[in-house]
Formats: sequence, structure tokens, C-alpha cells
Amino acid sequence: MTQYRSTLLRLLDERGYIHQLTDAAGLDALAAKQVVPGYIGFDATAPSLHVGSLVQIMMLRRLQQAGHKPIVLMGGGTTRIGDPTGRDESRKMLSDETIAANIASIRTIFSRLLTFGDGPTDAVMVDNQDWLGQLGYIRLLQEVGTHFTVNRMLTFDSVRLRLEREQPMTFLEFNYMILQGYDFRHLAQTAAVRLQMGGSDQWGNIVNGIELGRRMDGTELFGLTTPLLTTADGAKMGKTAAGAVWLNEDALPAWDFWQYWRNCDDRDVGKFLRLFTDLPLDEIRQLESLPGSGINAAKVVLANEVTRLCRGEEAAKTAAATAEATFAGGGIGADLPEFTVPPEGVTIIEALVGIGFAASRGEARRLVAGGGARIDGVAIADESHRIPGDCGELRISSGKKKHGVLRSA
RNA sequence: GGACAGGUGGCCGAGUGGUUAAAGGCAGCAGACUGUAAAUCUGCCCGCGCAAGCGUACGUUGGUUCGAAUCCAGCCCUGUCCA
Repeated sequence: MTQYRSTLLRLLDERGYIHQLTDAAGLDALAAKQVVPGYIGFDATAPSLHVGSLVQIMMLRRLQQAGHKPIVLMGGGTTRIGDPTGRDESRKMLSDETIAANIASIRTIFSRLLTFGDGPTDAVMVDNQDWLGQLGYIRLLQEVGTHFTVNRMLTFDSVRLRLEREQPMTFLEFNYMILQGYDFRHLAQTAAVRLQMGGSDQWGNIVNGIELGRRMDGTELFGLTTPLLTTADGAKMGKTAAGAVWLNEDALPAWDFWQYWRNCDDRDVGKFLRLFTDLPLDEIRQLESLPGSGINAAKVVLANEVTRLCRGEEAAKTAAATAEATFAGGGIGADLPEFTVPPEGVTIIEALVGIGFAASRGEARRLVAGGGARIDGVAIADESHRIPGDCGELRISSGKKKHGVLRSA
């Protein structure tokens, strides 16, 4: 392992953020002697980012912790085109209003994890629509287009894979890499940015920007990518049964967010603690080496810490208390979803659908038939089982992990 | 614009006139075992219905037929080659 002199690279290295680095020695020297403004680009395709982006967000946080300046680049302009990287299909076009609303909503997560302001190491958020939108087509072709050869563009994975899989790639998408390269160069010119970071799939795009900066202005730029984060069983991070694990509270309740981390694979605990929490490394080493089922304690710490960072102290405490009451005590916690039983009562099927544990009556029926439905911990095998309107407070469960509360009106 | 190939359930992928709500795999849900883990085994996996059954569904619109995902025609979309 390389010995870095700069706080920045040491921090990123020891916590597992570094996959590829364009010029390790150069960046190390630069980061050791001055404040390095660095940026990461984010898409504005949805009103919230999900945990797949959390590594990048945390990396900006580390950048700031190490005394540098994080810049959040919102792809207001590039989202209008659609990043073809890793996709087989073109992205739907989004309206300007949707993109603006998405950016506003995404901003909330950054304000939790970064300190924004006007100071030298304060974070700032920029939108590439501001400059890409100004760019005339002819001017773009003249200034930027001359630095790209189609020969080289065709060799990029994002393009090549599409061609190989015989999936269409429109000219619009083909231009994405040019615009992303231009972003880097633009920020280098206007904000003294020297570093772009991103996921490993962004390597090609980042390198393009570095090349462009060198050719157009002769500036030396650096690129750093994170390893592709997969869970120990090989799946991409951030997807679960219910869908993506969103970072915003209104897209995913804190309780479910907490549960996501609490339920992670044993083998991922240490890695996640390093990447997604600020806990000191020796404490992490201790936690991840807990033997056998003791690892569960580490998972609770992980869930608490990540929820605290992304959702706030309160949310983390409530979620932890709910987990304690629900799983350890067999009782009912404050965060559990609720369903109000009307005075005339409901069947178990209606209750399961009502609280959202089953998407349809058929699904609820199958759940009951399979023995997965419980009321107060007792399996209910009879699908015509009724919950009376004056039931008071009951605990309803689907399987061992999903619990909710039935309350009389 | 021309020739050829193709468009099947969340994804991949069989299926070329009835026995097809559509093989198989992946993903997912539940049960057993556990530690709210992994692996493994078992069941489930379009909607409504207790059920018999009904309704929708194989790009789209029409047609042939007692009967179509399967045959025919138009249209839309995609790929490959040609212009």
C-alpha cells in the first residue's frame, strides 16, 4: 500500500474509497500543500439520490474533513441528455420543471453531510445547466469537438457495450461524454477545481475531462474513482425488495432506512462502517471482529451512525428504539407503520393490504396460506380471520422482519 | 428509401394454431434452520374470487379461424447490411 503524505489521500485510502487514481504522486503533493477544490457530478433524474450515491457523497464529506473544498455538481444540463454509462436503454426525457424540483429535493441530503457557505473550504453546489445551457452548438463543436476523435469515443465502454449488445445509442447520448468532459474543464477555469471524483464507471468520462483541460488550457487535472460497491453477495448496492434505498426522508421512512443497514451482510459491516460513518478506525476494527452473532452489535452501530448522518439524531434514536422494542421485546415501537381498524373490523387479508405488507389481496392470501402472517406473534392460518373494531393495539407481522401496528379507530 | 432479422410476464429466455396465465433461469416473498446474517432445502410468485370460475396479458391496430403469443395485413420501434 502506498504511503501518502497528504491527509486527504491517507484518509481516503485507509477508509477504502480509492479504486483508480490518475496521478497519485501528483495529487498527493498538491493536496499536501494547498486547498484542492474537487467535485463529483450527480444526476437529477429522481427527487432523491439512493444509497448507491452515498459513497460519492461521503467522499465529498471526507474531502471537506481533510481541509479541501467540495463542489457538488448537479447535472441539470446533462440530465437532459441522459448518461448512457452502464445502461442498455435510453433514458426518458425529463421536463425542466421536474429537473429543477429534483435538484431542490436532492439538495437536502447534501446539506446534512456537507457544510455549505462562502469560506475557502465550504461546500458549494453548482448546476451544469448554467453553462451548458449557454453553449451554442457551433461553438461547442469548434471549441470542444475538435479535441475528441470519434475513433476514441467509440472505444469507450459506455459506447462499446451498447454496440456489442445491439442496443441503440442515439447521437444525443453519444454526446454525453463530451459535455461531461467540458464540465470538468469549465469548473477548472471558473472555480479552480483540480480534482474530479466518481464511481469506477465514470473513469472514462473523468479522463476525458482531464484530457480536455490539458488540451484547451494546459492545466493539470486529477481524477479519482471509487470501487464499484456491491454487497457481499454480489448485488449492486441500494436495491431491495421495495425498490431503491432512498436517502431522502420523504422517499423512504427512517425506520426502513435504519433496517436496511441493520440487515446488511456480515461481511459488509466493516467496509460500510469505514465508508459510511465517521467512527475512528480502531473502533471499527474492534466492531467488525466481534465473533459470531456479536456482529449484530456492530450492525446496530452501523445503522445508528448512518441514519444519524443522513436523517438526523432524532430519526436514528427513534429507529433504534423501535428496533429494540419490536425485535428484542416483541412489542411495538414508535416507527412501525400503522393501520387503523374501522369500527366494523377487518379481515386479516384487508389488514395486510391496508398496512402495505401485500400489494394485492391475492398476495396477502398467499402470505397467510404460506404461514407468514402473524398477529401478536401468533401465526394466522385462516384467511377469513377477523380483527374486531375494538381490537385496541395489535402487532401484525409479515415474516420475521416486517412488523406493523393495528389500532382501533 | 430497399433487403433481412427481431419486439413474450420485474429482467433474461423458451414457445410457431387448441392440453399456454405461457417451460426454464435470475430477482422477489414466505416457511424450516439461524443471529432481524450468509449458505441450504421447501412452498409461492398477473388481478378479482372460499371455490368452480371470471377478467386482463405475449409492440400496436385490424383480419383469418369454432379457437391465435403462434397464421395474414397495415402501423410503430430496434438491429444488421445496402442506398
